[in-house]
Amino acid sequence: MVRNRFDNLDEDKQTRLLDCAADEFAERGYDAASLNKILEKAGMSKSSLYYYFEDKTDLFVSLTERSIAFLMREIGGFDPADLEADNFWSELEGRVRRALEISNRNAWYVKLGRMVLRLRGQPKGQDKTGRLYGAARSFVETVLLRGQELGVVRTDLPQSLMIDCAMSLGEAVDGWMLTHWDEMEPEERLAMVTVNFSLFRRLLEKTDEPQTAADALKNS
Amino acid sequence: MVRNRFDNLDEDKQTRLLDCAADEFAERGYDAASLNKILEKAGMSKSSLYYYFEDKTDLFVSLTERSIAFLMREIGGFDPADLEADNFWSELEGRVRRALEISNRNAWYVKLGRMVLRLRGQPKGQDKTGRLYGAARSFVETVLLRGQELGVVRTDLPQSLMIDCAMSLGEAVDGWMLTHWDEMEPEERLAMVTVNFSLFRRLLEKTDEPQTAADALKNS
DNA sequence: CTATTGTTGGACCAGGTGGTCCACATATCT
DNA sequence: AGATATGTGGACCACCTGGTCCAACAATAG
Repeated sequence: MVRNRFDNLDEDKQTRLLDCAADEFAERGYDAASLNKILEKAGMSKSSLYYYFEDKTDLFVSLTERSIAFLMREIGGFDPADLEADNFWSELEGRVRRALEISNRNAWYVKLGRMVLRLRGQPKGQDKTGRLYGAARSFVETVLLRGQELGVVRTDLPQSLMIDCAMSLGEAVDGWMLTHWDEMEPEERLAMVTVNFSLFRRLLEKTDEPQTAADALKNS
Repeated sequence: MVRNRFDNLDEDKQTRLLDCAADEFAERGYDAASLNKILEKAGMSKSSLYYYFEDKTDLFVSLTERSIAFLMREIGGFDPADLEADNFWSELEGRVRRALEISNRNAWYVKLGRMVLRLRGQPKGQDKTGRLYGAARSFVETVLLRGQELGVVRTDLPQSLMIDCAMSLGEAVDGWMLTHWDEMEPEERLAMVTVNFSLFRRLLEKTDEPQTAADALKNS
């Protein structure tokens, strides 16, 4: 983002642009998203866009960073190190629940998730989006590592596979929520958080079963 | 595919084209895949491609249909109705294992999975690819419905969500296998089938727990 | 009122996309 | 040999992409 030019723009125009961009990015993914379509929807001309942002990547990254910052502020921060064995899952679910409460007026938090999660699979190691996805990924990793430390997250899978699966599941759940968003009442959405969370738990929670076959292939 | 022209082409050229196309489609997804790159890699000119296929979609669909046909022939067919409660998971795993054994010389079976699975999320309701993805999806649905009939697959989720999650997990697992393909020995790959399969089982298997909260939202 | 700065519309660009066309080459058949 | 189908190289097309540029407009400072 170029300086703080964008901050000085009318708040209406700001949110209009950002909303349209979020829609497009969430729906089509970073690569396939079209700047021209965003501009058209937002009623802004290209020269303006490039007056406020350096390029497509900058728009995308600024958008996500703003969203995350806003979310974190509303949620009240989050440090995986604070999680303990007996509250690991419930704390996590609580955060997600609060995040969803915030975005109940508008689906943008879910869109945010979709935008970021979709970066996996985009082949280009596009510098900045790559780093953003890497950050999201290592955040997930940190949480899961903490869970393993506490003995509540399974340790029998290759780490990278477990993370891939977690994020992929996240993308699926996120996409489902987004496509069914308008069919649901706010309280239904909240109920779905519980449902969705149980899926993650099933996938990632440590069980008492042997799992010997899997243990042989822990690394890489 | 235009007539049977393509069948009359040198087998070498056939497989070269198909291989390159599979690589490109698996790596970048249908939309992002570039015909020009495929042509370049395969050393074929565009007019030839369009002599054998109607368009990009036709190439893609023909490729997947051929692959599926070949796979089914090698595997010896597969009818979900034959599955029974006591062999549901083991039969399924057996099929996957055999499929992987076939593709151990070359990753194309895994690539095939990736190609199809990746169609989810491609926004265009592109006629033919849409139908192909729809077919894959309803195949998954059929299997899962059979599992529910037998009481071994959970029934507490919205059907569409469960399918989304299953396919998404499939994509993740598939992608992981593909990126780690060369680091593994054939027998390691087979071992990973077991690991991966346990993931699906965890996610989809019916358990004895109550799950009341989830049951309230079964539909849509 | 002028000069400087901030802001925008829109023409324009190179490069890539899927797709078309046609002239030429190569086989096949009579 | 000639005529006829089968196949291919490559120029070309319209379209769309992210991105540049500049002239004109608005606002503010001196």
